[in-house]
Amino acid sequence: MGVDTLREADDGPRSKRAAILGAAVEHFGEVGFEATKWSEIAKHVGIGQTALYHYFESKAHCLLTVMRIGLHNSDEAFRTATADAPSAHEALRRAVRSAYDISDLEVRQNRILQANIALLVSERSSEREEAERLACRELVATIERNWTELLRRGMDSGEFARRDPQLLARTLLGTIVAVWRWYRPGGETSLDEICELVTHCCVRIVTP
Amino acid sequence: MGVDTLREADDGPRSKRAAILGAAVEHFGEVGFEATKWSEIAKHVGIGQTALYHYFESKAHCLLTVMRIGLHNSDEAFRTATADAPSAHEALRRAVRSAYDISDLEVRQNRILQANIALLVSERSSEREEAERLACRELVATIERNWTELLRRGMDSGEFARRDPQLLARTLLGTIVAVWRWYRPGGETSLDEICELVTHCCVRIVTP
DNA sequence: TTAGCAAACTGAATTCAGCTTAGTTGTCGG
DNA sequence: CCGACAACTAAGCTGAATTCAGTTTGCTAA
Repeated sequence: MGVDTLREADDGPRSKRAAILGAAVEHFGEVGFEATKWSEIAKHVGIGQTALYHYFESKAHCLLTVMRIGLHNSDEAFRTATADAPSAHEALRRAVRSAYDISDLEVRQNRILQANIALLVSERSSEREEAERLACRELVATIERNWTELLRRGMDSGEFARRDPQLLARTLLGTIVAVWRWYRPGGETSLDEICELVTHCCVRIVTP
Repeated sequence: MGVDTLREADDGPRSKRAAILGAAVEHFGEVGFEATKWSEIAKHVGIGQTALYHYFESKAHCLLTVMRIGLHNSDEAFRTATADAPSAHEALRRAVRSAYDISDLEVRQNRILQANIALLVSERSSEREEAERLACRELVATIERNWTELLRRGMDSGEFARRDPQLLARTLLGTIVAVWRWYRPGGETSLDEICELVTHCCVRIVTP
């Protein structure tokens, strides 16, 4: 998965939008949103600082766009992975796998998402920022619903122990995404190891 | 637990340090670190903006101090709770309980901690900030060790299934603290409910 | 070929929150 | 009463984000 994953429908052939988003993922992911200078991203892409405002209303607008794309990918990955699982149990395993079967770029996106999730809480003053924020919230809600439904199906079929499905979904999701706070590609722990353990944890939690 | 919990050893009788920390917890916790104006905190405490610099080297120094105190409390709470547990199993239950048996002030502190944990990764240029950062890192490591040791003891006694104790500790901790990203006092879900579910999850995960 | 036009871009100026400086007030032990 | 030091302030500095007032580039249609 390269930077072209970040190209979206409505940008022309000369557009540097995708390149900006790529640089943003790199910088925001490595040094953090606040610590990266907006002008650094411009330099990295090879344009003047103010050209950024041709594509994004603000630095925060860019961040929210990165977050929205990341959330969208997660949602898609979940759907594809669980689409025709033979059982709720298998769907759960595939869902967890889909969360960790990702590129380094997506790892950074997830790290950015976790680090800045609080940004989604309160209203933004600018219109385009607010639009992205609401899109993000909608996607977060959708992802939570995906998991809630997966759990509910398992409970209805008797595969999973009965529990408040929404609260349980939040807890499992929390367990899965908490990893992005400390995981680094090339570090001591591999994603495979993590995936194996987290899968085990999720299965143990829901099994009656 | 009031603001006086934030009073530390070496501040005089007229000191507004604790008051500043209290206001900081409130503001950083409610609207976020970046979104709160440093001057707002001064106004809230009833001093001029520049008086803040008598107590803290910077806004970030204040944040790091808040984080350090929060981490210290968590560490203490864990130790007190698990001190003379009759079994690893019971220690685990008490440890989880201690994580959720906290005041609203501490809930905010935990939220702040989770939202700004990335701040602990990279070196700070100022000396006092760096000192607080290192203290925070040390406390994070200590807390992780506490949990790792708890798990290891349980594995050694045969109460818990054998697993990489450190990775498992991180995972359990992740599950426990992920809550602070969405929990709000007075919201739909109570801390008691959460505590009950998370305890259940942790127990299920470690049980052989 | 070229006029027109929109996307892409720029340098200079502005804003504003965090921070610095230089100096003032208040309290307390000796 | 006085020196010392904690507590504080007004005025000004700094730098990163943003706005402004344009300029360049490349495509399309006459």
